[in-house]
Amino acid sequence: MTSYRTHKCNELNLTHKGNKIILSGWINKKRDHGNLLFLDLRDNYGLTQCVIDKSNSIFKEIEKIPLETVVKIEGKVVERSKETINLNISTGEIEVSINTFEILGSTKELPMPIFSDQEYAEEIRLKYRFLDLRRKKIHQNIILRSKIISFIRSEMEKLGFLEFQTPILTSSSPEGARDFLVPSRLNPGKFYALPQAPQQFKQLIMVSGFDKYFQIAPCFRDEDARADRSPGEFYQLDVEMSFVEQEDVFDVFEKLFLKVFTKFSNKKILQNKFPKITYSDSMLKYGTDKPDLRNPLVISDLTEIFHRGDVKFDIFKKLVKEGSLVRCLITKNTKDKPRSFFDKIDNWAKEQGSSGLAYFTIEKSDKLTGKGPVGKFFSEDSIVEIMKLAKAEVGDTVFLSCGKKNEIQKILNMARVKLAEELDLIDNNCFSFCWIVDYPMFEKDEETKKIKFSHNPFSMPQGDIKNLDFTNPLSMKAYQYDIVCNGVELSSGAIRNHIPELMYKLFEIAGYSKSNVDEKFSGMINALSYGAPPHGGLAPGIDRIVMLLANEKNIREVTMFPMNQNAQDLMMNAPSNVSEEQLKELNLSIKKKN
RNA sequence: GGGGGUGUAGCUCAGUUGGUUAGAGCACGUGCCUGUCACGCACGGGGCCGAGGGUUCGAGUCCCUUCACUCCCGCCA
Repeated sequence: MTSYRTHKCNELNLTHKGNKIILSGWINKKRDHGNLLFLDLRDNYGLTQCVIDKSNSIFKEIEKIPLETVVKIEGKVVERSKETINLNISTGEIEVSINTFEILGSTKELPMPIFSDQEYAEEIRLKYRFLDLRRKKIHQNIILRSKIISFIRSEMEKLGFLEFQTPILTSSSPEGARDFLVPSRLNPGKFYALPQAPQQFKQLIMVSGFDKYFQIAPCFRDEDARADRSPGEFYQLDVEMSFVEQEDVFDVFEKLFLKVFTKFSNKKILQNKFPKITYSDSMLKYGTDKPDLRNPLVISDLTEIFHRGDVKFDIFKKLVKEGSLVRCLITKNTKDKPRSFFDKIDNWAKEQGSSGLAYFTIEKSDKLTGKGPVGKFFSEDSIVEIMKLAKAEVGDTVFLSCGKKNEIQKILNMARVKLAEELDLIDNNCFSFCWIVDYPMFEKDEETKKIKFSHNPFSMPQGDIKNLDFTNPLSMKAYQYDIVCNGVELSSGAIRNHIPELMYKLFEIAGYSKSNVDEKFSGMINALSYGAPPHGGLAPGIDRIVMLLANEKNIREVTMFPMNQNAQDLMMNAPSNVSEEQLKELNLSIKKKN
């Protein structure tokens, strides 16, 4: 109890009948009957209906107060008559008969209504975020976020993990995303970088002997935004453990995710033990390394079919001869779909920048035939073979894409999602997790043709560490893994390479000399030379976990003060110009742009 | 860096093949109304039709340029 309130706006019920009380909050809604006024008062906790009529001398005055004004109300708790009970709110059995009121905070005309479920332009929402956050749905999302983080923190502590903070001003590293740089005043011409993740620090914590670490860690990456990716900054549940193998890490996180997702959602979790899919399988079957396993559609490779003499699909055959692949998606029992359905998919594929999707439906009268624009190119024998390879049946439709591996993976990944949406195949009432494992250690940069780390340079390669074969680096796999839920990449992680000689060797393959490594990763490489334990970890994105649990499609809906797509904070006006003095102090000058 | 969508009253939106004075709901203002909970009724104020240029007798509508917001590709070890 304070001088502002004796109760909160969700608290009053019949047990308070007759009590004199004080409430403070925002005027959510008024219903003015002329001689009788209902006023819904709102605070963080709930709503209370207050009522006043013309017999009170302040009636005319209170009638005029605009919505969203902050007021203090003194009055008496009154039982509502049976017909006027409102079961939608916790205080619906009573109302407060207003005695006096005081305006605590007045309001200008609102740029956006608070009491409404309408959607609003992003620009207004972000500029007036403090108003947007008063709205019920997003207010609840932010509270949910707080509860989830708090729950995770206590679960991690129960599991014996210690929470540590790591530096925000650190050094730029050559791998990974674009860094945010911070000029150093005391070291003119030099820059700090904001951490893309506390990757090196958490490994150093392991070398320091702390055994189990976690942190709700801010991460900064200067890359372009997406619906599920905030520009600039986001939070990870950063975790690292000593003396563990991949399965030990999986064990901890499967338990944690099951607990978190059961506690904060009613949706069904499809697997208690998350399936493991190798990276190469995932790229073949789903065209992506973050497959949505709620989607039953699977990609199959049909390239071999186009070497057959009894297949007359000459355009594809020519491309296959030149090294292209053909892969397909099968939709079950779509023989009766109208022509417009198939045209729509084909047009959509063309809009995505592909050459479209060829398709035919498998039919059977006295023999098997392909119905549709390209059906006539396939003999009965070849259709039998396709049915075998793609697990297709009579009545199913085969959608074909031909091209370079990267291209068809991309388009079939998108087509898989598009077809599932069109056919309504995805059950939105469940969560489907999986691990993606066995990432390649290296990959070839298509532009520079050079070999680079495909994921994380600190990952441990698979195989007999003492006798690793470095002659074919592109075939090396790493103990590197991702966890995916409903097609959202929640995190990546790895068992780390804690052996300095091996680290130098791997960096050499990626084009870094020993002295280069010593300079760029000095903290890490030096530490590994003084008795480093085997260790590994994971770092799930907090924002994305909350997004899934709040059933939101955009990360701004679970972020309190997000930036817009151009990485601007419209409310605080960031980024902004700075004074000449500030620049001078930092030894910086701004190049004029013409 | 590239592609798509959107931009009309404070907010959400409608606005026909180019044709009089650009509309509705909510919000705001005035009046009526004592049981509403999306209260109701009547009246009213409020518009550089994102900005600039062009075509035309005439542009919210057609063309060009540009800006803002957003979604996607690239990028994100």
